[in-house]
Parts: sequence; C-alpha cells; structure tokens
Amino acid sequence: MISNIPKISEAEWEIMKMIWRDHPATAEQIIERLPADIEWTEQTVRTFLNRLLKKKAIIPEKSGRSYRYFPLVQEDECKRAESESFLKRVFNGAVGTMMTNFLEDVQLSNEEIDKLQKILTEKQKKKQ
Amino acid sequence: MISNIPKISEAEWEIMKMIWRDHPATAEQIIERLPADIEWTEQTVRTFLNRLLKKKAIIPEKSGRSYRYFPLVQEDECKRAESESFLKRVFNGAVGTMMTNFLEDVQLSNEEIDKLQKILTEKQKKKQ
DNA sequence: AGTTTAGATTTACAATTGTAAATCTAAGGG
DNA sequence: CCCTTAGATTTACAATTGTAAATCTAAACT
Repeated sequence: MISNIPKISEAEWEIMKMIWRDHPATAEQIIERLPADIEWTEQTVRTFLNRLLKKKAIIPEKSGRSYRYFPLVQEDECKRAESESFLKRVFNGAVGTMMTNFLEDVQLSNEEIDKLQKILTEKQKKKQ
Repeated sequence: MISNIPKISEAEWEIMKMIWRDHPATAEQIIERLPADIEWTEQTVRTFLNRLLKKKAIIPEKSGRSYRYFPLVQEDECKRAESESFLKRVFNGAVGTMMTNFLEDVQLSNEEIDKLQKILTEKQKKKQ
C-alpha cells in the first residue's frame, strides 16, 4: 500500500506538531499552545487547519459548537518523508555525509553522544 | 554581517548542486549534466537559472554568445541553513532525536559507521 | 424572540514555485 | 548582407503558501 503522505508546508508542520503532541485539539487550544515566537491570528490558524483537513492530514470530530481535530497521518511517517526529501535535496541522499556534517556543526550533550554511539555499536554488531 | 542566504527552492537546489560541483557552467552544460531522472526542458532550466540570478545565488560571466555561471553563495552555508530549517521544522531543533531517528532508519556502510563513531569519540574527548 | 458573538466557512491576494511557450537578438552560415 | 538559429529574455499560468478579512451560522444571553 502506498502510504499517501500529503505535502505539509512549513506553517502546517507547526500545527501538526501541536496536534500530534496533544490530541484531539480544538482550534482554540492549538492557538493557545502555539510557541510564543509564532504570531498568527486566529484566522490564520483556522486557515491552516482547513488546509490540513483538505489534505486529509487531520480529521475533525464535532464537539459542541466547535471541532476537535485528530491526526490522520502519522508523525513518524511524516518525519520520515520529510527527512528523505531533505536528505535527497541537500545531500544527494548521502546519509553519511549529512550526519558527519551535522555532527561537526552542532553540540550534543554527553547523553546524546552516548546514545548515538550505542546505536552505532549495535548497528556494527548486527553487520558481522 | 548577516550572511544573506536566499531561499533556494527544491528545483533550484538541483541546479545549485550542479554549479557547485562544477563551475563555471553554462546553461548547456547544466542541462547535459542533470541527473537522468530529472526531465526538464531547456527553458525550464533557464528559468531556474534566471531565478537564481535574481536571488543573487549565482553570478554570470559573459562568454561568447552565452553565459558561464559561478556560485555566489557557498554550498556549506546553504547546507547549514537548509539543515537548520529542516531540523527546526521537523524535530523542533532536537539534533539528538533527529540523529537517532536517522540512524535507526537507515543503513550505513562500515566505513561510515566508523567515521561517525570517530567523530563522536572526538567530541566526547573534547568535552571532559 | 431578537441580538450578540464565537467559531466555521468563504473569499482574498500577493509571493513563490514548477512548468514552460513566445519572443527577441546577436552571431554564424551561405 | 540576409536568414537561420542558439541562447537569452519576457511572459504565462496554475498550484501552493503565508497571511488574513469578510461573511455566515448556530448558540447563548437578555
């Protein structure tokens, strides 16, 4: 089955992240919970919700006078799709290069480093 | 100085990658060298070139009847900008999560694994 | 019941993007 | 010197996106 993940725009991602994190969510709630650095009017948020509805990324459930929204696409799948697209576009699909680039560029906590190393070691074990 | 990296669209990335890899490049050359799975007419490619010119991402140099294009923005910087944007949009800026996700999802060659591990070890050393 | 109003729905509108076709122009061929 | 033509430039056009305003509608208040 071809998992049909709709194309989610940058602004829509913001909305989807809210809904994934905490659903069902009303427009109201989403508006309240938006990160402080985002300044969208209510109308703007409702527009994005409608576009996500049209794209079948979320599904509404009537609740009193308003709707509660549930995700219809999975966070994991969307992340994977978006990651693939990014990887291909920017790094020609070369994961190694991409990783190296990130690692060199960014600082990580000791815990994060440990975790990554553990995953790598696991991967290596499985290989031989 | 605020390094002014223009927003480069998906199609434009394809062109920029060609120009970074091998410049100066004429429109002709770029068209020839495009990956086989991309089917753009000459006009389409020229449109993208013009848009990149307008965005000051490339710079032309007259050469006979045609132009040779040079990159005006650096590959590294563009990659970094694009990576940051992706990271923020999809993973809320959490590099660790992103990395973990990728690592779990993707297969790497032994060499790549080694290289990544080396980088991680380096990073750890520097920390204490 | 009539009025306000919160939320939903419709409409708007410019910028960007993907995808070119149409047209212009100068250089090379006859 | 005129014609062809390769490449450049201009124009096109629908879809998507960011950003809402305008309007509709049903519920809540008086």
